[in-house]
Amino acid sequence: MKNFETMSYDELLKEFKGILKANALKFTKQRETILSTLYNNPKHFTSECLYLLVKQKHPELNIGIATVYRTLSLLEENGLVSSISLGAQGKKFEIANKPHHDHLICSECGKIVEFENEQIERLQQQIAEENGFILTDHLMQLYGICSECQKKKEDGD
Amino acid sequence: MKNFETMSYDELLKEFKGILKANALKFTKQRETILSTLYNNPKHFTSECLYLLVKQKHPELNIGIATVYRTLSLLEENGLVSSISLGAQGKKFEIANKPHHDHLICSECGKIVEFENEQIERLQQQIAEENGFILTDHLMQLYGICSECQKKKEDGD
DNA sequence: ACCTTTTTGATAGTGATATTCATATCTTAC
DNA sequence: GTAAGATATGAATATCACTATCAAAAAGGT
Ligand SMILES: [Mn+2]
Ligand SMILES: [Mn+2]
Ligand SMILES: [Zn+2]
Ligand SMILES: [Zn+2]
Repeated sequence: MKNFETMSYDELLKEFKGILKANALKFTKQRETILSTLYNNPKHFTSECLYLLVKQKHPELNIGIATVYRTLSLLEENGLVSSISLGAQGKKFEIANKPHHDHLICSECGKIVEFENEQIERLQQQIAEENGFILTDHLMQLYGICSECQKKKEDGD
Repeated sequence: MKNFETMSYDELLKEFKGILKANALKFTKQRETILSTLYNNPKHFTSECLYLLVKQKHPELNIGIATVYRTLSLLEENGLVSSISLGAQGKKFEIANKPHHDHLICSECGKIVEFENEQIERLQQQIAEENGFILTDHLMQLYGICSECQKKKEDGD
């Protein structure tokens, strides 16, 4: 799998076009708009949320929700976006042009903080090996109360 | 939250009855059967899978799938069962009478291996603190290929 | 520009889970 | 033990996020 860390938008776009060509797929306004929207708003998007934003900023496209789902799947399959599953709160997508990281999530307000920890990654690898597994992926989400929500709670009491 | 580690079934049942009473809820055959089925088959159950098992072993109850969902939610809310979300493969439940652990999952055959790692737990706590969060929970799942599926793949090639 | 293929948006369909509601069952007070 | 008042139940229906279908539109190789 290619590494898209710190890629500029032009590089990302070129990469995307290459993937499309390699798979006999077509480069469309909808696909490009979704990629650029993800790039220019580097936050964690719900499918629905991304759909609404594209619809609002590019009404002339008259984009359909199905296309958003399709394009997100396509981008994820090819490693250009990654997703995190938040159980009840649904699935969120982000562009994959930054180093691997995991997420710290506030259960009160939904705020998401990204972090990376070399040491944990090594331990995960080690655990897999000890159990005879070849590690291919992992999911790590920490849940808690962010400092702002802690304050709010104190004030409320 | 109470700690249900290594509780016997009688203790667990007593705990459950206490929770029900405290919330003005009733002790029913369906609820008891679901708890005991989880206790006596300490594996990771899909809602559907648990429903089928109870239906088969206790046909006289004529249990409905809705009751299984309702009871699992009730048990989870009160910490007597815990669940893991496996994205596409759905949600699995297990009884919470053993120490905290995380899961190593084979992407090929769905096998689940449980593990615990003190060191990672400490690092998670530390990461939360560094970001001003009070850590309340975490989710860690490692995905890979188990040794059997590795062998199968070799033979297949 | 033409022709073929892929993509699209609207719509309908899906599967897991939630809700509704009339009936059954449980709990408490006698 | 029974009656009264409560909650729980199963069957049916609804919901929600997502996927499949399909006719029309757009892409892109020539
Ligand atoms: Mn992120
Ligand atoms: Mn487990
Ligand atoms: Zn918060
Ligand atoms: Zn396997």
